[in-house]
Amino acid sequence: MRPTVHDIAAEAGVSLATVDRVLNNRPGVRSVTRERVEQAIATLGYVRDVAAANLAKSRSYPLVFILPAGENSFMRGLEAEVRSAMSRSATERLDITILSVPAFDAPALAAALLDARERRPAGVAVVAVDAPDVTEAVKRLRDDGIAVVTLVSDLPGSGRDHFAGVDNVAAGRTAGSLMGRFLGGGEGPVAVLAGSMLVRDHRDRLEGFQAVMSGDFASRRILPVIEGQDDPSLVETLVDALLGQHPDLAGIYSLGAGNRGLVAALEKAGKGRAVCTIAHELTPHSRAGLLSGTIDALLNQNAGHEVRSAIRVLKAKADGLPVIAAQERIRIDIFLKDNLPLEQE
Amino acid sequence: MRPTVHDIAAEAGVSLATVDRVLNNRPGVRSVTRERVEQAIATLGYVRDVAAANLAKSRSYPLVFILPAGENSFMRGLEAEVRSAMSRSATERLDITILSVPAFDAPALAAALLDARERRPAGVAVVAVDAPDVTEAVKRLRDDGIAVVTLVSDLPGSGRDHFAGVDNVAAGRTAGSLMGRFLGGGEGPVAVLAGSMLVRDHRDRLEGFQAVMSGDFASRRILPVIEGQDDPSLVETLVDALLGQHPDLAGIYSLGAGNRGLVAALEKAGKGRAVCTIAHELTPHSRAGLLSGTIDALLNQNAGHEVRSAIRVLKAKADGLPVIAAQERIRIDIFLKDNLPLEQE
DNA sequence: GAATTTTTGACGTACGTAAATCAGAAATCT
DNA sequence: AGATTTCTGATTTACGTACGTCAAAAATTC
Repeated sequence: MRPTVHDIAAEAGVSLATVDRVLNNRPGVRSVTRERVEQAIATLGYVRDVAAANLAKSRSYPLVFILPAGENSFMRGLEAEVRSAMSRSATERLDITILSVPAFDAPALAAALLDARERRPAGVAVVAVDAPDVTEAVKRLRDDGIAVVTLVSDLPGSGRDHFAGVDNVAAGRTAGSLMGRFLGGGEGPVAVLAGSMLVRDHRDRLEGFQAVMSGDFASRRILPVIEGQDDPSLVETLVDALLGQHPDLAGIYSLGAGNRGLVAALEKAGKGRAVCTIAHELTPHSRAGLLSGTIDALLNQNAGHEVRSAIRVLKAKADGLPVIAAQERIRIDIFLKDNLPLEQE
Repeated sequence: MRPTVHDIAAEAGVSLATVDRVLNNRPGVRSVTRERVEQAIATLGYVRDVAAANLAKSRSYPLVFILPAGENSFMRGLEAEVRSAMSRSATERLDITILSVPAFDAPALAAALLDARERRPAGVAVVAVDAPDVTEAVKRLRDDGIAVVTLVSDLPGSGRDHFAGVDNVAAGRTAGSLMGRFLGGGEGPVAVLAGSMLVRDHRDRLEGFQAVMSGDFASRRILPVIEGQDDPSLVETLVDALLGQHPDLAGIYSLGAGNRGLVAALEKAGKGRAVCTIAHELTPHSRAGLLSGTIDALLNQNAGHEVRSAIRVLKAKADGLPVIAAQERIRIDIFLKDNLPLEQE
């Protein structure tokens, strides 16, 4: 049987109250006594029963998630994951509020952060837009002792506690490697399609992609970046024009959202197979594109993992516990049509 | 405040005991009363507090893991994951025993299964070898009401409750797609290196690989399968011979273990870059091969996910609860040198 | 050595559920 | 109607920890 506080009390020859004081770092224990108790904990190999502890504490963690509004399938999937976490709030003692703000809108995001602050939560998770007033708002939250985790897109220099998302430079590099190898030795330029250079994740992906292309596949010409605002219809218009201008286009790297428009434009022009297309995020549209052969490879960040990691980190920070960085690292998934997970996941 | 059993009792106008009988499917409740209680549960939105329930039950799950012995890095990593789960046994109420058997040895495995049976565990997880006496042993475990999960390599037809591993046919297909695309239009044959055709996972990978190669890249010649018994030194000898026999070799698909020998042979022959190499499982050796450029792509199954999934399923089966299949699906990771996770993970 | 402060012990209640016991009520059978 | 079986209620104890109160003991200061 595993040892309990009672066993420690017996082993150390002290009372339960003293054991409790030591375990929870409460004052009023002489250092010699404290050491005796710690010795007993060590020899018995006592591990606190978290379930019982939480039950006794009946602690709860009020958290706020700030997510961009709009049709972006990835973001809606992210929201679904947050709601799924809310449904588990019973067992995990969470009390989650979701705030919705327009995408790429720094003032609105800053306002939402201050709104979140008013609610005095234990922590806030936010999909960041890289702007000074957002950075400032995050700092004010931290000054109030509220833990802040950036989600999907980071905000370095804001003093956020943690970033729950993938290494986007590495993602861009991976896209570059795949593009270069898939294209082989042929001719024709490669286009890059982003959402907006206002968000850090898109800038990082671009940086990684360009680094690999100019390093390992230097002969390949890269066209200037196109910004589609993650809007399917705008993306479609832009890609229509692109295909018209560059009939010899060899590849497209879509590092943002709005892939529905991209797939539509390519298929309309009959170029689904001819152009090597690498995109981000597994959504119903990008899945269809991959299965039809229009998209050749998909890089993905698992929204569920990110949300769960953000919650774990916020809870840990709220309790003043350390975060195991390695455990919270989010992987970059690569999907081809052959290793696509089934729909219902 | 979230509702408790007391609230339900009050709402339904019954006693705590009756609520408990309904919640735990115990007999002794008239169907009309049962319905009243269920109605109250629904209207109040009651969710059982698992922490408190487990605390009260002080239930524990004795499980047995049967793993192959030997130097195979992936299997050692798998064992490390099981041990890490054991260290969490405190909080998850697990009581895990590990049995070790020689690799690819069906009689030894069957004996180990019967040994496990003697221990009367709630469940057994086993890395299966596909042989009649193993199938038979699994059936006997099931007849005794012991849940059985196959791990990494499946055993269809044995009546096992679940398979915790990747879709190895899809993994083979993915390897085929990557191989075909990376090679482009050049000449030269492709070799396939397996561990043993006695295990299902290797057979499945081969099937998937051959299907894609003969379908999408039909002009490419595939050499007969080489069996290296997952043994680095044997693999090295075999690959030495292979490279001698086929100076124009374009690619190698290594679908088993022993990649240390493969990398050594390729680098010795100065063919690290020239031969497109796709292998399985991220280990210290395969990681080094990927970083040096000798291995071009790595397919991986996350041992930690598999072990945790196996445990979840065994617990659920032991409690007679349903398993959410989608949640237990293990993904096939693709790693290039650009998206390799850091060492410490 | 008396007064003061600090440390420790003893004890109780709470968290939400499980599970057992015993007694009484209701339904079913003969 | 009486006997039997089946349901239901009331109550208690337990799981392992948190946390508070109060009093006693020990250490420290003067």
